[in-house]
Amino acid sequence: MIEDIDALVRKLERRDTVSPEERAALLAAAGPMITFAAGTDLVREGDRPDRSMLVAQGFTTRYRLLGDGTRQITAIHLPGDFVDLHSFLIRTMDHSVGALSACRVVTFPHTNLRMITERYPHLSRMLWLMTLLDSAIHREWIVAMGRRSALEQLAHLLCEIFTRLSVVGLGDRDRELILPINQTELGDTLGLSTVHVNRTLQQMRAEHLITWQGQTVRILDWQRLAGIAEFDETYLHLDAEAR
Amino acid sequence: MIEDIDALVRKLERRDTVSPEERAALLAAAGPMITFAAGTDLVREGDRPDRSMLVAQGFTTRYRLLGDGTRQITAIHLPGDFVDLHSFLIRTMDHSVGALSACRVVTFPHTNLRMITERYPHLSRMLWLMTLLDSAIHREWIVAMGRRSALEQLAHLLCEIFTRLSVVGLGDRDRELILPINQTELGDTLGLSTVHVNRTLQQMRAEHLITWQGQTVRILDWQRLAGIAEFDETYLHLDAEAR
DNA sequence: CGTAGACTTGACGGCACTCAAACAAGGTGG
DNA sequence: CCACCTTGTTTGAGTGCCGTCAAGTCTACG
Repeated sequence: MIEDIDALVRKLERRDTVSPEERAALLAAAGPMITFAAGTDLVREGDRPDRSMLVAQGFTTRYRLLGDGTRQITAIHLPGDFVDLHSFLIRTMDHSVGALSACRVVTFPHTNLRMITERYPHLSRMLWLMTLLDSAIHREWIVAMGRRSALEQLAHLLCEIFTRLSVVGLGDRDRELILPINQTELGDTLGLSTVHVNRTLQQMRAEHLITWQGQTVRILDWQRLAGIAEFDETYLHLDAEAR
Repeated sequence: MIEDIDALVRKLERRDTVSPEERAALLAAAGPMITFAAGTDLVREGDRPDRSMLVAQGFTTRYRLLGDGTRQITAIHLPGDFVDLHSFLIRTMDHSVGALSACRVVTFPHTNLRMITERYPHLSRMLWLMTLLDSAIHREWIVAMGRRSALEQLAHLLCEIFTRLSVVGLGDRDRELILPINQTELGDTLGLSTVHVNRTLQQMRAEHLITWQGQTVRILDWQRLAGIAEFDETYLHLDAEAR
């Protein structure tokens, strides 16, 4: 179990200090572990969960379905991310969460989270911070969707995911990563059509920015990719300081 | 001063119960009040504020400037909204906040906010909830930018702002409101060009959905506007329940 | 009455969408 | 072990929403 919250602890320690007591409190707050198959939903819009889920392994997305059947993905979550920590206070889910790959999650009953807010103010602030990071990423996506071209937007997403993976120790020195996300899902994330995602990927390959075969993505030229994306990791707030 | 946090209290009471002690604690946490002229910045990207600001009067936006000089607005804030509550934990601003109109804000020194998290767990959860609502709105904007047409997106924004104004007692029975936002700013919000915003507004007028002259906006046909936008206020979480 | 800011209009172009079909690859069952 | 199917990727043709550029109009205000 301790290793299941390891990614979260890494994520926290990148921003602040986690005391042994806090780590123990987190562990104590954890409930049963659950696994989900790729393509299944962890929670659905309209649900009122009584626990929040922390990704220990696998990739998940938050998404909304629209009346005409189209889908928009509003967030991608990696190990160390809570997918619905907000449901602790928001109560009713206003979107669904799906598994991009097979996943293992640790559940945190809301009663336990509530107890943390009653007894561990600093740990509570760190959990609050986790939702604030989600918010900062949302804003960055809004900027990308509103003002960046398809190429720039895709480049930005890749830079972001690679950086976030590195934070939890899943980044590769060769900048090669396993992304269990297909072109349709990529389109639903970027607000683009599958066809246009395909053409944009081909352009990135033609310019030797990346290779992408199956689920294996390799970033060939980080400098240029980050330049195209105007990627600035400030919004991920990677500095450890007392919160 | 009490009336300056009135909109916030209304916003909170729409979602939960605010005890007299909590209200007093909020008041006690408030620092000096500041006014800003239209067009000025309340905080800038890169700043490390030592206080958060609550809008008492006026309209503000959060925005980012890009390398090519374009701008993307990521949030619009009304009276009762904190514009940078997240700076309490995030520390470094990753975007700027500007005044759309003349504004009056109440400042909350971070040390006081920290004290609230140490002594008033329930009030802390409500403040956390305020940032979670921002997050939910961000997600809704992502959905709109990714999957809605200019007309639908604009309709959605109007429905959202009208609903949010109503929550803090600023909604008009005739669905008429004062929006101090011009077409350029609207474009920066929706990720559209000024020209296209203009044409979309004309379409809405031609279809008798709204009138918009100067800063006076009137929604003529709420049902149809909400229908076009697929507006569903669930994401604003307007139900009072214990959090 | 002149000027600045906001709004409006027209012409034109391009990025990205839709529709449709072909191609590739992995898994499955007979 | 190989048809067959499913899922994902790729390509082409045609279209359209929205952007850019440029100019003109309106309004408020000093």
